[in-house]
Amino acid sequence: MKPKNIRIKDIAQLAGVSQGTVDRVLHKRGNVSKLATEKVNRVLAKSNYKPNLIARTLGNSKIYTLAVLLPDPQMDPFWKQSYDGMLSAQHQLTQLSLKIELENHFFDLNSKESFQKAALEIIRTKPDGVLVAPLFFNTAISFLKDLQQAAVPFVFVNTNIAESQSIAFIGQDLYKSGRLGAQLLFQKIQMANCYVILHIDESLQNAFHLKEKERGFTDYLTETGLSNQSISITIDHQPGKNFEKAVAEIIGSNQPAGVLISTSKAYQVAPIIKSINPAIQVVGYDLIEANLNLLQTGKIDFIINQNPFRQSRLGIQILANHLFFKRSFQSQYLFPLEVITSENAASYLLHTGYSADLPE
Amino acid sequence: MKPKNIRIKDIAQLAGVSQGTVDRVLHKRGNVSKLATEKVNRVLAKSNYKPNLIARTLGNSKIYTLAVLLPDPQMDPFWKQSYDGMLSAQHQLTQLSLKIELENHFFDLNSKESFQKAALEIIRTKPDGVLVAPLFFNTAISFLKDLQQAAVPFVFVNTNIAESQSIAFIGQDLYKSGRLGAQLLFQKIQMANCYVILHIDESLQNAFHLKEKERGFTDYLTETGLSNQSISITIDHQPGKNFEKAVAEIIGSNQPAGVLISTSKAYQVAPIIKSINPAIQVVGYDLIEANLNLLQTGKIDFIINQNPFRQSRLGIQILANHLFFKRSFQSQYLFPLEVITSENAASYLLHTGYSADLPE
DNA sequence: ATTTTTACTGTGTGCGAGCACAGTTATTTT
DNA sequence: AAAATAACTGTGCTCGCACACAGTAAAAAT
Repeated sequence: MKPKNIRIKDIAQLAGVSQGTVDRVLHKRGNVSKLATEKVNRVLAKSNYKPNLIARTLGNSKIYTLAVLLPDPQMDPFWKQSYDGMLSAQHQLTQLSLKIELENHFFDLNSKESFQKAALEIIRTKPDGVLVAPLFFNTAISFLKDLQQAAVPFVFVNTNIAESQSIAFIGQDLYKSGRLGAQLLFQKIQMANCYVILHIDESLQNAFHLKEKERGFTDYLTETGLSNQSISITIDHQPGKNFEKAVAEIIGSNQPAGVLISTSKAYQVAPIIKSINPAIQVVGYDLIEANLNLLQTGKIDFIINQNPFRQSRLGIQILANHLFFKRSFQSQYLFPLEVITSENAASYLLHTGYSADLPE
Repeated sequence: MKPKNIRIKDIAQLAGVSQGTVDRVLHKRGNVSKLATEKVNRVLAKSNYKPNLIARTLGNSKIYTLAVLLPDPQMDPFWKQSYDGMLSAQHQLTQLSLKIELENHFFDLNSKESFQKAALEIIRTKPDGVLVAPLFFNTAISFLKDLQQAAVPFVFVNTNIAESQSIAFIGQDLYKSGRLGAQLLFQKIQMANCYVILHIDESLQNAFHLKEKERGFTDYLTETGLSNQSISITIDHQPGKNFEKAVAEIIGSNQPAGVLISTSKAYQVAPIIKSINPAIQVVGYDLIEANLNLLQTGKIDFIINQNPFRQSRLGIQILANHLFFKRSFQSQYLFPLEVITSENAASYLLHTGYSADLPE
């Protein structure tokens, strides 16, 4: 009647060996005779044994150190949210008496060198796991090779590097994100002359990000046939040049029906765009405060949210599961493309903090 | 150096009593002298003791029975998703060797009597906890009183009954949902003569739901001043009457710029509406397959998603936490108002299954 | 033939909390 | 004053797994 769980003890009994032997077989520790191995495996095969993960962690009071290779949260509110998600995961694990230590290795978003430096730092400290936003492809590659050599498990957030054996990637489908951006721009105005996708302060490191989003953006245009022109513009803050003026000129000269800003920096251009022509649709990324304010005042029409909080929380949780429970999961977690308007923004702000995703 | 966790053992030592005594104080089991109680409490006060939840559950191999009072998943795809969320929670708990049994008590959405009957059934079986969608206010009230009498903890999903001492409510802010619906309708067409909020097959049990959404809907209209008329229409499937024809007549005679369907039944009317005039905006609720198909073909413009899967999964998790870990949480979990378009729908479908929210 | 090595196997303890039960006082009853 | 009861306190076992260590048997070396 009772669906009693089968334990190592039971398997030992059924196989006619000791618990120690079963344990050795299960963990492939060797030093087991062929005969015994076979007996155990036979029982194992038809018993559907599932280790009790709770019991497993009880004895393990080890404090795992997880290195975090992330853009400096102080420098960018988006990455601040990301980091907060990690702290949230840590908090929850602590509640369960599972101790992890987060070892911060922050780098400068605009400096490949600082990424490199932080990465070397991590190799030196030999953490038990690494959560990394591998924004600089080339630099990341060799770092990841080192990690793999040292058998340190790592998880990607935000950016994937398919060539590496990460235990998981957590992020969004950028192509679809670009398509969604285009679709949202088309809500108010349908047929139009020209639409713009605007990249701000993005030199090379995010090249792949931008290209994917752009591809989605233009594909949507082409498929729907709603516009005959999409323009991709990159604009940077340059010393000696007036950024606002530069933006105004570009928008003024192109007169687009809508602008998709490919990063979280919509707040830097939305007021300028709307002051030129309030009818120009503006869609940006990420629910950071500056964007949120403009969303409420109508200077931004839609925000596509990545939920960095949940993404990186999940990242830590996956690593923790890997280490504490020796569980592994699907390797790709594509987050929903969240559409935020002035009317549902508040509901997303409430939402971030409350839950703890344990991957299954 | 090591942030070693403080254990019952340590407290016992510090207080100069045995572990048993500390345990009795912690659990208020009585049979402790005033002196000992005080000694323990003194140590407890400054030691910030947090029980090890993992160790706690290890010894407890009890299988908790959770009763589920829900509309029959077979009869409604929305509630199917809800039920799947519960199964997902159960699955995850099983992985951790925490056993719960879901005792299904399904009722007919349209029958107060079946709700009543299922509720009585639950009282009889005396479960360890109850997850309930209390759609019928009056009938629920007395049932909930009985539960409280029997000290059975219960959680609400979808609908809240603030008068009852549930350990949690999980749902959405309906007022804001109505506002959002109105906002989405206004994306394409701004100023317009008339907007309609349409209730299908909703007699009385959902009165509160509908009223709240309607209130949000009309408030948004008034505030923005974008329309001078919002019409609330209720339409039912009546034997002997042609439903499609009735819908067509109503839409045809009112010629609204947009229609918000207040339930998940948008699929029943969207094709009719669009065939009358494709320019009429249609916004519906819930990511069920029928709606999804119409979203892809442009017969529905936006869907507002409630994520019943995650809602009810969280509900089970809260109950499990309550029972296994004796943890309690905030009592209200308002879910984000998810905006779904044809371009981001797929990303939401991927998303449902992968994560396990453990409330904090 | 005895020792050493290798190959294997079983026992035992700890992890932290919960609870049953035995054990020890103090208080009341006879 | 002895016995009975009540009031309290401490010990010890359990949960399931992991790992250390002790122990045994067979094979190899001396």
